[in-house]
Amino acid sequence: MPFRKIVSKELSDLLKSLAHKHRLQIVEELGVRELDVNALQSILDINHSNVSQHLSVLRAHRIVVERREGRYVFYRLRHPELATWLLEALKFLADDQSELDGIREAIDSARQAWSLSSEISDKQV
Amino acid sequence: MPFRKIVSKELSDLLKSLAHKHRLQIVEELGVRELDVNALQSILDINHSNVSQHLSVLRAHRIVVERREGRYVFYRLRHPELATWLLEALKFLADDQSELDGIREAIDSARQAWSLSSEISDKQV
DNA sequence: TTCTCATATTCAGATATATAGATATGAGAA
DNA sequence: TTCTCATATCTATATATCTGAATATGAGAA
Repeated sequence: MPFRKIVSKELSDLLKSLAHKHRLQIVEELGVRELDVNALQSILDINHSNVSQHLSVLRAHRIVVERREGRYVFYRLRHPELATWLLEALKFLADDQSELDGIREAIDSARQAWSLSSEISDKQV
Repeated sequence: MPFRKIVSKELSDLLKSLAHKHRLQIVEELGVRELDVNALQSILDINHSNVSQHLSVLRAHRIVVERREGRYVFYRLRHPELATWLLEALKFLADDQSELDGIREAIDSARQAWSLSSEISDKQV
């Protein structure tokens, strides 16, 4: 059954492109609203070219879509549900990890913040 | 809002541990039924120690749980829904990728095969 | 018990891949 | 042209991965 191997490969490529804290943050922020590179840089607080590199990865995997407006480039998720889908993974973290004291609270806060924002942005759209 | 950073980190660690074609295959197979290392090796068709190493990664992130029976070590998913959740990501691949000719069919086949097997194993459990 | 085989994990090394930062290039506006 | 925003390229460093050997761990036989 070679399709299992094909699919595992495709899926792992997708996950690889998401498996970086800054790229994940980009995806979550873009799940809330469209943003340009500058805005993303302020949010992530990292090197400008580094932001571009991460966006390039996400672009290559067609996770984000760009829209040029003058000299600004705005990004959004090709599939906005991706952000929601990713947050669902938090349930695979959020339990019986006594050693991770504050993590659970952080997770709850983040889940709330990001999904709340999502609802707001849905209204805006 | 530091919790966003914390969560991005935690989540990216989880994704990293899943973002490998063989580990993904392990997770999908374990989503269907409990298996020992030998069985996984035959399925993956890779080096024995390599299987152990991948399992070690999954164990470290508490994705799998082990159960020893004599000289055999059986593995299962700590959260069986993880396999289902991963398959949902296929929808982020399966569209308008004309350049990926056969991929879509493979995805459909794999989705069917794995979820069918899941149902069967559910009955067995 | 000791010996041997089978199962599984761990280690050490070589290779490959990913990442960050600096710099260079491109693209658009004034 | 110059200025700004964004991307691409290059280098170094760091991480991940694979192979093969060494090391457990347990079962069964002598």
